[in-house]
Amino acid sequence: MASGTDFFGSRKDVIVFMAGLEEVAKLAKVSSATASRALSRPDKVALETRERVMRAAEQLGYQPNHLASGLRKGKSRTIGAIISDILNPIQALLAKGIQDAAAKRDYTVFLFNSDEESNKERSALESLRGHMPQGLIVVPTPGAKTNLKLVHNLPVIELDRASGLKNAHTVMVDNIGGTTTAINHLIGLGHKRIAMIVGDFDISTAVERHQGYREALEHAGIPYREDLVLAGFHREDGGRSAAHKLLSKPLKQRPTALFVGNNEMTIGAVLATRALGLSIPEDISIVGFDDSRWAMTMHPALTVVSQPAYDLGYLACETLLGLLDKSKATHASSVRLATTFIERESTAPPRKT
Amino acid sequence: MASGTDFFGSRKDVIVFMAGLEEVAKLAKVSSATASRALSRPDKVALETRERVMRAAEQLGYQPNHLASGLRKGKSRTIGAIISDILNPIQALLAKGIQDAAAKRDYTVFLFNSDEESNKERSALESLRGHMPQGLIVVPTPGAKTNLKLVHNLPVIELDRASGLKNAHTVMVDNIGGTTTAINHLIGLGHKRIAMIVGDFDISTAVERHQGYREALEHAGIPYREDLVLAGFHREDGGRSAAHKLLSKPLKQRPTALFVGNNEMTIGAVLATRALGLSIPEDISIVGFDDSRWAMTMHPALTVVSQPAYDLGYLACETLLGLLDKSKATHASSVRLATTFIERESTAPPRKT
DNA sequence: AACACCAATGCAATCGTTTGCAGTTATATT
DNA sequence: AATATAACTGCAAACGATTGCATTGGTGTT
Repeated sequence: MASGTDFFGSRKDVIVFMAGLEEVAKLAKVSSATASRALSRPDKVALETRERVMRAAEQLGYQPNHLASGLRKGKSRTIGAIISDILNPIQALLAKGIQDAAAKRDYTVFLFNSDEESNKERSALESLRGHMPQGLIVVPTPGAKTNLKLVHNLPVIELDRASGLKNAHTVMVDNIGGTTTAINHLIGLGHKRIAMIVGDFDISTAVERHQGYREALEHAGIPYREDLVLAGFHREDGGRSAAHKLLSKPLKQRPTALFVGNNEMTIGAVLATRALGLSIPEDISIVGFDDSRWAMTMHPALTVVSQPAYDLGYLACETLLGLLDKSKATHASSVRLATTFIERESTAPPRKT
Repeated sequence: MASGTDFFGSRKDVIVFMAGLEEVAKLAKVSSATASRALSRPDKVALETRERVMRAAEQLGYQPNHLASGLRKGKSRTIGAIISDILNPIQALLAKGIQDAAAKRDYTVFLFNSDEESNKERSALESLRGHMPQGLIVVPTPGAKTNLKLVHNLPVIELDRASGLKNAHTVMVDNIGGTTTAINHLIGLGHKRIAMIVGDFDISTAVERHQGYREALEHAGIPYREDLVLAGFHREDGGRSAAHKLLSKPLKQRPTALFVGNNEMTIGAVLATRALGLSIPEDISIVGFDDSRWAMTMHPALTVVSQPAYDLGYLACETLLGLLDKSKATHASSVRLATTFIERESTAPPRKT
């Protein structure tokens, strides 16, 4: 503005140059202190000055450096999130919920995958630490109880399952309730031999779902039979071989209904069923835990217990950010969201024999 | 504070306290400068001193503060990644590839979703900027060409598709080759009326796949018919209605084979086919672009053109990090990975009439 | 007119690391 | 033995934004 061909004259330069607060201040003819205040505490600076600064900032395309302000303020405006497997649609939904909630409050999230391995979880935590996140959301692996000591001074929300750490904030679904609804549905159809494929008992969801199964049976006066409960280790293969074993029993002992503890195992179980030439639901009724695109569109469409995964992630993040505001140490909170039972075509009364 | 029963209890303090380099230095009886060198440029410091420092660091659980070192060095050791939709399994694979490659080189990634919306991409870029990422990997939306100006000074890799920006580094698959293989397969089976459901032409993958389709037909001497090419807008619904329209034609004009431009639209197309009571592959052969869990396990299993999505993401990240090392401005590189044609059960010769 | 008060601004220290420079020794060279 | 050379180490200044404190000048009160 002074001369015709001033330093920033050619326009492009203005853009290429990464303007800092100092430059903005110079252009607005104030100190960097005032420039800072003009942008982040408007009430502390005269209206006219503020506008001058804002115009300068705009003009230079100023963007505050979060590293610098984070360092100075001790607040990075980032949080960490460790999910177990981004390839699992449920977990992807969790991640999305987390990110959306964070974005709404202007936080940025560092997302990691643990792949269900404790040591990956550990190294994720190590990477994370240095970036000074203000909080952490984690879908804990079995090793979380020790791993989380690495970040003991950080507010943590446990998502989807509990590590067993006392004093932890948790956001989970009502696994027991969801499961009993499913089992009751099967019982209501007349099933007596209801099998279950469970996950690992070192993951809380598996034990809760198993407990729901057991309770529902007992409540209906149906004896719990160990031979009808097989481990599927959370993965497709496990589900397949467990189902294969279950469905290869002689007809009189073969279960007429099957409840499967998560989505991956359910895929395996369905595939095993098809491979054995059994038809769903005529020969065997199947209910899975977790809904998915696949469950909706497979034939016959699968009856499932559905989790509000997006909401779960969103809520976990909101809870965490809420914690950060009020520095008052809120004591451990534990949120449970309800599941939804979706009846489709994979369940029917048992075949009369 | 004052009283004996201090709030933090006794022992915990040692741990709760976030040790900085200063403390480490003090404990090792050296200056913080030496401590810093001992940890990050071991050759610059005497063996004995170094060990003393490392022991001190270990003992205090020292973790360098990336905000501070990033600020000082001008290198944050982070990169940004914007994918279009984390819920799409292909994109989730991209994300995973990116993260794994980044982790291997000790970079951390800020992951964002654009949901295919240009303005979300824009705000992701705005959030990102302040965190001083050293590079960016982006699955560009149609608005990327302008949005990316926000970060013009940042090395950028365009992944999966090209924004049209010249001088851009791109990592994509051979869409044309993948498509022609698929179409040739159908032609080889004897199909003449081959339809295609395409995406939006403002996304480069859609135009390339369409081009591949067209070229393959021409090469075989089959005339290109506009009425056999419908837009599906990349989503399930679009695929469903396009397929519905195509398959409702009178038998003589109805296509005997259908090529669908991406995974989402393929789901819609298959559902529409089922709804019309047509059977695959007897009434209609279908080939989809993108493999997925769903495509593998649906019945009949879907024949697809499969992309190496994980490798794509991994490679994009390696390329980016490579760029960062050699500050020499490498000129635009363009990598194309091959697709794989997977023949399953959804294609067969056309029905004799 | 004298005083208190408040709004607006700038100065300079600070956050935790890194690094150029200079100072101190010990080792090698002639 | 004198000096060049190298190996360590510490001092202090950065990086960019924020903020306690001091300064200035204006307004209001009595």
